[in-house]
Amino acid sequence: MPRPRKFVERDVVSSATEVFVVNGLAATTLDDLVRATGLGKQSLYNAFGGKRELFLRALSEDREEAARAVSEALQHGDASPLERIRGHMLRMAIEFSRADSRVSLTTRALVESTGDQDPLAEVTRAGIEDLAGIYATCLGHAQQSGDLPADANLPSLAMYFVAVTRGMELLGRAGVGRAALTAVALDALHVLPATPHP
Amino acid sequence: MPRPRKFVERDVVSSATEVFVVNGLAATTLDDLVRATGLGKQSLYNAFGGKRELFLRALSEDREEAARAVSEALQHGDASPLERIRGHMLRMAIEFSRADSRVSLTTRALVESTGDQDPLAEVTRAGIEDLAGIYATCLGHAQQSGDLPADANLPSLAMYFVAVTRGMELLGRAGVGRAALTAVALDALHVLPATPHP
DNA sequence: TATGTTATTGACTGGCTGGTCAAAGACGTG
DNA sequence: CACGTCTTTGACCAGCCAGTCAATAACATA
Repeated sequence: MPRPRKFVERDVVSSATEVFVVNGLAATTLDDLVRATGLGKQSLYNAFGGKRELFLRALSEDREEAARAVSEALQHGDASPLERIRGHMLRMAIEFSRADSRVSLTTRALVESTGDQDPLAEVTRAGIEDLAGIYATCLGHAQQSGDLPADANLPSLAMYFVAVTRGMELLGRAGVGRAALTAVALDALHVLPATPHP
Repeated sequence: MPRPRKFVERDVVSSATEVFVVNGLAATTLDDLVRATGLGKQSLYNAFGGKRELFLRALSEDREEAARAVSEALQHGDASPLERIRGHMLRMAIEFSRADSRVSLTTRALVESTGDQDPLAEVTRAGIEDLAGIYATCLGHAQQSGDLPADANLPSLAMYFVAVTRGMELLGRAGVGRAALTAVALDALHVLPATPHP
């Protein structure tokens, strides 16, 4: 019976994400969002609740997608777990060194969050844990197949990779080029035992 | 002959820095700055030129001080160069895991900068280069004393440490605790040859 | 085709934004 | 003690901000 919506929520969030990724939360105006999404102000409010809420929504989807992407990269393919991590790090180096590279919404949220109980901070924390978990799983597989010593500290190593990728992201944004970032990634991989290379 | 200023520039910049570190550039209002510095709006304009310019000034000083601090940590003391890096990384882990830890102005500027020719981005880039240079110098000393292989890629390793510290900073802001961050630092140090430990 | 329900539209608002202006004030010099 | 210079002060402004409201439109059902 009710009047149906003209828009698809996912598309709106995705348009909003683009704006947020470029401008961040504080510097994005409601008008920017209206323009980017094509919706009227009121419709945005009805559907999402406000600028911050919409950002939160965008952040959640972004983090889910990021997790999915990393998970994909580390779990599939016929390479060994360690080789998959290696490949992933090298791909990240290329990705982050793209000239128009922007910082992820997660990193943005971290920086723009105010205080620890800020929902932004909480979602971000969860995102970090997620990522670390994915790395840990992959490293666990490496351990099972004997590529990683049995006494390796999985959670710590996993968090280490999260840290390195976050750092590479920032460096890429700072204009560090592809070669340099790739070298960083290769250095970072030295904490892992060398994998026999085909 | 002219009327003398009532304030000391350095103090004003330092007060402004505190505000910027907490709120970032976009979310800080001129009024915040007026309140924090005690100056009137017009005085701020006379002396610095505007919000963005003041931020830029704060950023420059912040980055100089950061460079000085790292430089201090990596060049002095009777420990070997590699041990100094080790100590520095562990101190960073503790620093970044403080509950009220905030992200540095440099990182903030990186995230809030718009485009590559933004002065914010340029200063930040210079800051990164500085830091990397300091690490490289220290690593060079390690190389000279034979603690690091002669074929080690100094610039790359240096940039690697910058990346890791940046990542640790973000993780600390995300609430990763002291123990976890210390473990990350120790993992990161595994790219260096083990130093004989007294 | 009438109705109930929700979506959309566009005008509106009060407060805040960064930034400016003109007048008054403070000082060292001559 | 008067003058020139720079600083300070506080009032001022136009534009923009997030968010609201009331009126209108679109649909599914009955």
